[in-house]
Amino acid sequence: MSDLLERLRGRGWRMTAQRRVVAEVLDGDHVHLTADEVHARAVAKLPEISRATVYNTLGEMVSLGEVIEVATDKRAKRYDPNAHRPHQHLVCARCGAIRDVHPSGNPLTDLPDSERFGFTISDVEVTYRGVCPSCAAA
Amino acid sequence: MSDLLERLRGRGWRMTAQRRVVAEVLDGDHVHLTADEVHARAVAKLPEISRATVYNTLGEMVSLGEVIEVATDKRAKRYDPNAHRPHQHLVCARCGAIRDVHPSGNPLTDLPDSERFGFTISDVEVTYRGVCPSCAAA
DNA sequence: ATCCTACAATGGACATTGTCTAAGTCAAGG
DNA sequence: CCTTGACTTAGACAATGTCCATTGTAGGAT
Repeated sequence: MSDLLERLRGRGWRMTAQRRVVAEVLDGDHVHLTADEVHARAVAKLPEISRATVYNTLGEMVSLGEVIEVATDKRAKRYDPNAHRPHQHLVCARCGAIRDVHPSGNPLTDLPDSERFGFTISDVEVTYRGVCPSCAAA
Repeated sequence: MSDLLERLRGRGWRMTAQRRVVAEVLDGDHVHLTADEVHARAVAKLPEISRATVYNTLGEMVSLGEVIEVATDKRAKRYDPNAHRPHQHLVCARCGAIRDVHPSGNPLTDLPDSERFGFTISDVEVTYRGVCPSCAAA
């Protein structure tokens, strides 16, 4: 299923081989790749694609709201195509494995008005950190 | 107010002019500087301090648990000396202003066992994003 | 079917952030 | 006040991201 591709096409996006490949790489619900990982996989399908194009395309997908930029990794941004359902992330502090998780309750409502300092809050990003079973066993 | 400095000294840290300056720059409860900002301010007090020393010193403070590394900014890591009281961050999407906030409830308990995938969770980082009053007015 | 044109892709330079190393310097105990 | 091991330094290097001038092309117009 190329949901992402379909949604992008539906928005009147000009479709090119490069954009198609990037969308294909990102397809799926539990993918959290860095820009360079996306580039590496894209090159496997379309050898002449340039790094700049991958960065541009990812940036555009984020602007369109079809892909989420996550900061679970303090080094590089990661791109998550699971934009249609709110979720948070659970990260292994040792190996970096990432899982999508769904906390009970809405974190947004946990912030009382007195703690909002007049901000108009639109979004919340939650990252749980711990050690995954594989790393704990090792 | 030089709590941070005192705590570090109490841990048997070898005290040097450079470490003192970095601690002074970080002093306070609502400071969220990037490594380069810390370096810039440190240079103002001690012109010959090197970038590597600032990075090393910040890293050591984080290891000692006296300073927290936060990923509110997707570009550079920020360093938060307010390590003694749990808190989260509220970030303006336009100007980047950062406030410490204290959500009601403990975000850790919001994650049901069924959503933990066997991970041993030790920490949670929450970043609220929105627009601050100044930026909303402009 | 072909042509136009605005938008997209390219690649390489540049910018930012962070890490490493070899050599020099210094805090603090003896 | 000497010694020593930890600390600092400068600068090279690495990783990630951005920019720009040039070239290519998707898709509507003819």
